[in-house]
Amino acid sequence: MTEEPRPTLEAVAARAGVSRATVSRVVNGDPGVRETLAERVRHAVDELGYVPNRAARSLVTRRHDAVAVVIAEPETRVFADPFFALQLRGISKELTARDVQLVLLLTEGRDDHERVGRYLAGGHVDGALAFSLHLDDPLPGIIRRAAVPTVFGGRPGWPDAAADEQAAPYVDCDNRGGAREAVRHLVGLGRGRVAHITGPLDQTSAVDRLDGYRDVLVDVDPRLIAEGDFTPAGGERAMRELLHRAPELDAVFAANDLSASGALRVLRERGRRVPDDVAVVGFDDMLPVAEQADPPLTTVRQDIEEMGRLMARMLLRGKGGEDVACEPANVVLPTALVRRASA
Amino acid sequence: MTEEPRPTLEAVAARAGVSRATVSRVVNGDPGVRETLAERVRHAVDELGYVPNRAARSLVTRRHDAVAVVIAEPETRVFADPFFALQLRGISKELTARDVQLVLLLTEGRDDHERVGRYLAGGHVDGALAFSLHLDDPLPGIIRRAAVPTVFGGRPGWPDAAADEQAAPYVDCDNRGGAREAVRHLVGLGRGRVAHITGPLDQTSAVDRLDGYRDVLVDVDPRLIAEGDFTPAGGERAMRELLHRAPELDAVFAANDLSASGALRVLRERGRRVPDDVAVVGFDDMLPVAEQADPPLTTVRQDIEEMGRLMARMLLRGKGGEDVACEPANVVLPTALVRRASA
DNA sequence: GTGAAAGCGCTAACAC
DNA sequence: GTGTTAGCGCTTTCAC
Repeated sequence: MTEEPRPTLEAVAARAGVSRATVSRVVNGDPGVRETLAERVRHAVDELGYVPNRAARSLVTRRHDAVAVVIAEPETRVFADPFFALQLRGISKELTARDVQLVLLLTEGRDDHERVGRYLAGGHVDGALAFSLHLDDPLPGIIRRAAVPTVFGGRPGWPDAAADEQAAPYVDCDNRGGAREAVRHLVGLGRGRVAHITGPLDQTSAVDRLDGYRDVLVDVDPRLIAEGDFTPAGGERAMRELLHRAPELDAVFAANDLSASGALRVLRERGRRVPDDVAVVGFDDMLPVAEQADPPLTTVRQDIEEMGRLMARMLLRGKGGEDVACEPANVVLPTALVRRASA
Repeated sequence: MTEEPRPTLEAVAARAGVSRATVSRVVNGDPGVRETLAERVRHAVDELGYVPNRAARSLVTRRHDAVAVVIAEPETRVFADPFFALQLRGISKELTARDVQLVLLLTEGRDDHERVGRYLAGGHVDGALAFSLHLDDPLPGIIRRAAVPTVFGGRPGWPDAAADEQAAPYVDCDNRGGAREAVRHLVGLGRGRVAHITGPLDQTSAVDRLDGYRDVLVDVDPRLIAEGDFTPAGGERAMRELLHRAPELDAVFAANDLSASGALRVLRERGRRVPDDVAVVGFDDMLPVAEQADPPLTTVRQDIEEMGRLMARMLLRGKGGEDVACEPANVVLPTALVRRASA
């Protein structure tokens, strides 16, 4: 579990016939080194296969070039969802480009929260990216108390999150606006009884999408709203319920593609033609789900990977150079309606 | 991106009226400290909220208490799959229990491989856990060259992986044995024309499952084998092909649950009753897929999370104490047939 | 049992 | 421009 003696700055310096300081400058891209020398140093670095010791560097710079990604996992579902995978990928790309390490913190249960808090407060990373899933999640609070720079993925559930952006900004997509667009599209198709299958209402994304639906359909018949949970099974359940309570419905806006796919299944089973009898719109544009659906799903697209990338970029604002210096501020990414066959 | 001045060993020592060395001993659980002193030190630690500086510690111990998890991502599919999520969770649990950090390395394309190689060779982590997906994946080779202790998830594709366990053992499930059990089950049901939908045959798991199928059905009619890709869409495609080439088939063993679900859809569409006309068995026992399937899927269960845990445990063998010292050796976890309605 | 002291490999003042 | 030097916070001999 320990390694071979690896070459140090000292060794490179000796090899190149310069001082350690010079090597350090070259390695760190300090421009104030004569080109001929720099060349010699780079040569020595290559020959020896020198790689800087991050621990030693951290010790003096007090930076770590590492950020923690915190994923609370109240349910298994969370992770089976391609959502996190995509966001992680975006984050990873951005961090990699800046040579920053990704330390993954998965939590499970209460004690874990404390552990994460300790780790973050311990100052082992330069910042944290966290996903706040549930309105009552204690993690955001713990993270804030750890006083480590943080960017949240998705609007956190506490009351004044929007006003709090200095402390901990978030990146989200325009859930509410996207939902509005979806519902308007259905209304524009001439549908008069547009139902909604919500997500789990302890998550801000689900709440925001419901709000968007209500923005367009003020005073909507409550029988047209059924609670789902972002899963196909939940979508099926909700669809059955809707069909039972409001058999005359002619459109459904599902809070995500997964529940839409469940709804489609039930509609097919009940012999309702889509989109002729019932038009269906989803949310997410999860390709494998939306495109494979039968019929292919009209849905609200959000760029999940981009959200991840943006989170990382915001956290590292000021690092990596070319960023314009800017105040921390929440970012809400636009959504776009993607028309396919279902509506 | 830098932190407040955090208390050091020195501060704790002053507070407790002892030397730094003593504090260090207490913090690291060295038994050779008088209990009264130790108590005083622990007190000071709590009061000051002292957390050891990992960088400083690494610098002298030459350990990092961190391991890299390398996930090559040739296709998006890979990650959308709950498989990795589960394995990651197992790994995370085990590492957390030993206070070892998880550094996530996602790769994308050729240049990334080199980057990962450099990182691993750079000696920033105590070891690596890697998933070898494809037979021709260059990553395993790169990782081995980096000379960092490694455990693979899934049998790597190189020819003599089994013999190579000293260098880099792997953890896998008994793909071949599980496949045999599945096929024997179908045969035991009296099915005489058992087809197989394979996974992508550049992955060892898919190859091994196909081999297991062939172990039971030696000299099987080649028209009964169709290549899938572990996705529902691939399963549909393969099922259609099979139905076309061998309409008389009365059973299907699909290489995973996802393709089985695609196959089920096609069978339903074609009016073949399951299991009456065609019995279906999957592989993985991915609960949300297998249980929700219609009819619920008989399948071969593997404990994915346990595989992850085991990988971590093997890598850290010797650390954390209570493990029996043992030679590195490949581990093949057993599988179990789970009977549901589809066969 | 406990403390003093010597670094681990690196960066950042500060001289030259 | 380049080298010299003083630590960063910790563990670990080695005396006591």
